[in-house]
Amino acid sequence: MIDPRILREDPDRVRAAQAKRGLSDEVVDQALAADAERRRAILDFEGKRAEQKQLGKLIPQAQGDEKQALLAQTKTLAAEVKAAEAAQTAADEAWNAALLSLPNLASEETPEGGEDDFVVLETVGTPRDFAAEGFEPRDHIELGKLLGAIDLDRGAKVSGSRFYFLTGVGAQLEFALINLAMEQARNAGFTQVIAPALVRPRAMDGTGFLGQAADDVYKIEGDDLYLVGTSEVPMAAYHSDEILDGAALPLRYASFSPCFRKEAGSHGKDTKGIIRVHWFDKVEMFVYTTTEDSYAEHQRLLAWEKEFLDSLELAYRVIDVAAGDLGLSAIRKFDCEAWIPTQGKYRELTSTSNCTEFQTRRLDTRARYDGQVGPVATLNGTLCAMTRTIVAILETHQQADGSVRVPKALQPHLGGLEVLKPVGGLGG
RNA sequence: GGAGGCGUCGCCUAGUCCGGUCUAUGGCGCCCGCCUGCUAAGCGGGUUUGGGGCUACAACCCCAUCGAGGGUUCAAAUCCCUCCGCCUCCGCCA
Repeated sequence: MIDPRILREDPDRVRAAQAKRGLSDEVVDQALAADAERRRAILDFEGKRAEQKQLGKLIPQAQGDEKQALLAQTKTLAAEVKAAEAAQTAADEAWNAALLSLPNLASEETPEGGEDDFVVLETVGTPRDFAAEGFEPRDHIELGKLLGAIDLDRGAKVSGSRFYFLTGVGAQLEFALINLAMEQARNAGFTQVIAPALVRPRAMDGTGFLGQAADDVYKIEGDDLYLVGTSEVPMAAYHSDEILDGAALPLRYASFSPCFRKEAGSHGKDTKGIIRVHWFDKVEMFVYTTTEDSYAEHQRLLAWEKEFLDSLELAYRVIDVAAGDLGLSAIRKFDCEAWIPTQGKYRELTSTSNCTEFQTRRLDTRARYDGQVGPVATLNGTLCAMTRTIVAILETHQQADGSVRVPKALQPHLGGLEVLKPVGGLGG
């Protein structure tokens, strides 16, 4: 939810923001009308309610006819109060609905336009030239099979399409990545968290995922619970209904959780392998800080993401995502896209968003600054999404014989293993 | 899953049976002031959050807020219903 004051005092700014995302500004006028009606209704209700309270105080002392008269009077007033309250509630709901439907106001620096209008900020490392090395790179599906690391057939058998088993070195690789990511996070001062992957509607809605992204969310039948698509969801709701100590900010969390995505609307895209799956595990950075500090913190999150990719010796680029592709909550988003050799493309591995006060206003998280209660900003950033990172590592560091070189930083977490070697037989 | 208990303005707590003088008691902590070489003690005052009015986004006034939401009533912390959370015991389980 955006700051209601901006909507009231500078509606043109909101109209411009809607345009930048390619959305209608109709809702702005609806919101302003609802606000005017809401204030009128509040005035009406509160006036009547105050009168009712005054009269009510006289009743216990009154006697006989006087008392009967008062009772009759307050009885009609009570009905009016009830009606006025209903009107106020309705106006309030209209105002809230309008406010909740507005996405966050994209940053001035965010490029205008849709999915293809991103700006490349930086390219790091050089994609390997397999032609020059004299061999055709294998894709991660083939490598996963050779190494006994990824079992897609059995994933499909047991759970359906877009599922997999990580086996042997594949499973070890995930544990190693988790440990490496958590180690980096801990050294940077993050608090490590293992978060619940099932949440109530409040958490899902508060983070903006029941809006335009609702189709992508799994709902548990028979219970009022959702499977999270990222631990951003439980971590944003972690401090809901709390007033934090402003002096303790920033609060930095590195949260591990499985992530579940229906991938509705992506039929036909990335149908093979583990690039796009219904479930994967992820270590996510999540930060609570002040709005003023959020812009600098966003850069820090990006820097930590790059540090992690650097440690895996991957080639990647950083893009500034365009306004139309931001999602409800973010004002700005940077994606780090790693080079995937067999696709000849950069693919998103990590993503960091500055959500400013959008989520905390919905989830009622604030902080006390020198005695004053004020807003808090949230940011999130991927430290390591297991499946895509495994794809990038296998494809990038593969060797002609089908083995895969282990990046230095990862070796201590794999018991010193320097090369993943093809296994015979069992893989199937 | 079954049975029972509980949820009060940072923390603890009075009030809930028998609805109205509860503008919610007291203590601790915290803040301001007084006093005192300093500190401590003592004394006085203040201390939930959200919204509205008026405005300088001050002061002030008003409304809501006793886990949440409904209901009964002229009137609800107090009575009724639903939900949420916590605790104890039993069952089951990792």
